[in-house]
Amino acid sequence: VQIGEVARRLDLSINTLRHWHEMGLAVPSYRSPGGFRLYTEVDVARLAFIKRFRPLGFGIDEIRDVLTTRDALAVAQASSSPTGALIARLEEYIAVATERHAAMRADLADAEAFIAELQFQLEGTSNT
Amino acid sequence: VQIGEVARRLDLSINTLRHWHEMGLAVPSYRSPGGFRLYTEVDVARLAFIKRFRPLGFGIDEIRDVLTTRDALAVAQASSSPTGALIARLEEYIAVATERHAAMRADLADAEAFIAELQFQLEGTSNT
DNA sequence: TTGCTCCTCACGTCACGTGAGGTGGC
DNA sequence: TTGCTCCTCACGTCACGTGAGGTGGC
Repeated sequence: VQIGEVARRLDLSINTLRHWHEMGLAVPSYRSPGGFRLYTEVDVARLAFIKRFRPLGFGIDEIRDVLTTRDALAVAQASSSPTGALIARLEEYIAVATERHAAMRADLADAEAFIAELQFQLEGTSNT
Repeated sequence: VQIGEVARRLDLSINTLRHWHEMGLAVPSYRSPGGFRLYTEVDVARLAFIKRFRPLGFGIDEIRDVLTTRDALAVAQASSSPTGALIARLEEYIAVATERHAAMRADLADAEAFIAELQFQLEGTSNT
């Protein structure tokens, strides 16, 4: 599927998808003979994953590392290789993500209070 | 009060305060003879206001406009000038802020689901 | 005099956005 | 052939961050 449709489905800009490609964060599996980026459904799932990770304030390099770690873990499990280090790393990311999540909740509450405050100021207002 | 203490109290970086000054978003009321920025408590209150507005995704120019509008409204009320246009403008901002707030809630929920998912993947894991 | 705080350039960074000029593919 | 989609540079932008080199003020 072409970049435009992916962008529409995931509500991301085409430029964002191209940027993620350049950064090696989400590389489309194929190219058409004419050079068009072609994404598989697996690629799209990866993009959806990234899209949900983003609001937590992670940088592109970090997200790529999370995905790489997760994939390496799957491979290690399949080949019965040691997974301890990989798991520890993912747990680290989960801990950080949980922290950021808490910070987001705080910001959200602040914003809510803020909006209420602004509205209150308006209500105490007499029009001319 | 000096920039460093303000930064500590509001948990903002000194660079951020300087940047907001340069952009005309939050100008300290005084300078020491030596050129140090000196903020009054009113200045600090303004900064706190801005800090809460930020997470809603407003740009510096927009925030400045909100503050300018709010101040103009106060002046207009004091002098019994027409306030209709100013109120409409603030209501516009409140509406946008409410939208962004809803978007934040959605992102937060997504992030929450995302963390749970990652954790679930880890639990289904056997160590070596 | 020491030490900590603050100052102003000036350039860097991160995640894209925005044309410019050109081609793919039904 | 028309039209819509996509391509690659290359430069712009937004909100700061990061030194470099120097001074304020108790």
